[in-house]
Amino acid sequence: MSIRHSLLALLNEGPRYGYQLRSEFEARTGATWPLNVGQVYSTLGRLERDGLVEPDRDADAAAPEGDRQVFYRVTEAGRSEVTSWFRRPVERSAPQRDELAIKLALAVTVPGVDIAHVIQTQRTSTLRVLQEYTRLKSRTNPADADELAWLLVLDSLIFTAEAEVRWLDHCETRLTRAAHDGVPVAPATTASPAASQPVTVPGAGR
Amino acid sequence: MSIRHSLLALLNEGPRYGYQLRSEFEARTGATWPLNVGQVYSTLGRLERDGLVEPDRDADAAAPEGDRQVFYRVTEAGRSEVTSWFRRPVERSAPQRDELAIKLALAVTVPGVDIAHVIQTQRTSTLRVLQEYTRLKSRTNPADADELAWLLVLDSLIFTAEAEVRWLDHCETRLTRAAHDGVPVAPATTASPAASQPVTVPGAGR
DNA sequence: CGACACATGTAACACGTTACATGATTTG
DNA sequence: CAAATCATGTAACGTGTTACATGTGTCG
Repeated sequence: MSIRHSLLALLNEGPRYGYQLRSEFEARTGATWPLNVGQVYSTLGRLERDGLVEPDRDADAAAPEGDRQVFYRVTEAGRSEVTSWFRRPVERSAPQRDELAIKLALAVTVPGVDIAHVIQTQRTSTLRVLQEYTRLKSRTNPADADELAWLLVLDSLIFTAEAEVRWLDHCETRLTRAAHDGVPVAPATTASPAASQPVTVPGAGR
Repeated sequence: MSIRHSLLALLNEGPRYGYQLRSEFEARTGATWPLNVGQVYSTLGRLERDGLVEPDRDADAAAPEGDRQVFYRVTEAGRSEVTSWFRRPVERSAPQRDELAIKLALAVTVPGVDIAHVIQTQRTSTLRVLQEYTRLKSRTNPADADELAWLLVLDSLIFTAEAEVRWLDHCETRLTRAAHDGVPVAPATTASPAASQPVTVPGAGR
């Protein structure tokens, strides 16, 4: 859904063609989220289908001689959609599924998983990308508008990664404490029982 | 991709049927990420297609009389996939697209957007869900294994939301500084120029 | 009896991802 | 000339989301 809105926002600035949209998107978000050109075209198709953009023949004609470009412009409906997108906050009350959180949640309840190891591996990996982001950050120039955008995106990635590391530390200490208190967290490698209580899962009705 | 692995991990504990998998998934991740039952069945179908799980007639038979349940169990391939999933870190070097980061990146480069307002609206919204998470957290019981998992998930959401708020503050100050230094950030409401330089976007080749 | 939880499934659709096909233009 | 870049598009596939159809068991 974010690509759709991104393209719409870019088109809101003025007529653009597919390839150009990809360039502009990447100029603003850096190398972080490479955007496949093919997807730009299919997204444009969907936007046109939904009446948010339309081909712009005037712009096509205004382009130099051997023009192969197909320009698009936003419609009224498209313009209002962009406005409303910027006005409304990104909904975090039904957040994106976070694979790491899910993984840990399962790791602590499924037997036979070495949680400490999972946490440690993840932390190493996350710290590595964090380092990479810091390296990239030192090469940006905040005086340029596009670069400023890219810098903010980088900061976002950094803040997120740092929070992840902090959370991993937090999990570690909380699990240690729980183990100390004798909470049955992933009871070693018990040859899986369960298998024979089909009826209803206790604690399911929530 | 995370649902697929979650179901596989749950099945690794012992034979389960569709409806049960949904209950167990939600018992561990709380009300955060409700899982549509339909999706469990289609995911199970895909897992079976890929040879990671198979129907378990023994378990079906072991169930009480009027059994309508269809049990599945992991295959060898499935078991090794679970193991490898827990062993390898969640890849953050090509992170999920973050709608908020993209939105801000575009907001600072597209003219006519009130960035300060976007930031403020988002912060209010994020702070609200943060409050809700804190409220939920006070109702969990870390002595129960499932509840412990749910608690960790909640903490993850909280850490992420806090990082988001911090990032928003950070953006605010950085943008203020940039504006002070005269970087052309979203030049008010200039009646969109651009429109007529089709050739190549400057600063695109990265 | 009626409502509700349990249980399984299908169909349609959305978005995203990759690979492929096809050409024109630029540049070493 | 060859290779890279620009430019447009299509086809196939994957996951995820919702809505719908269908039926059983239980409980007030």
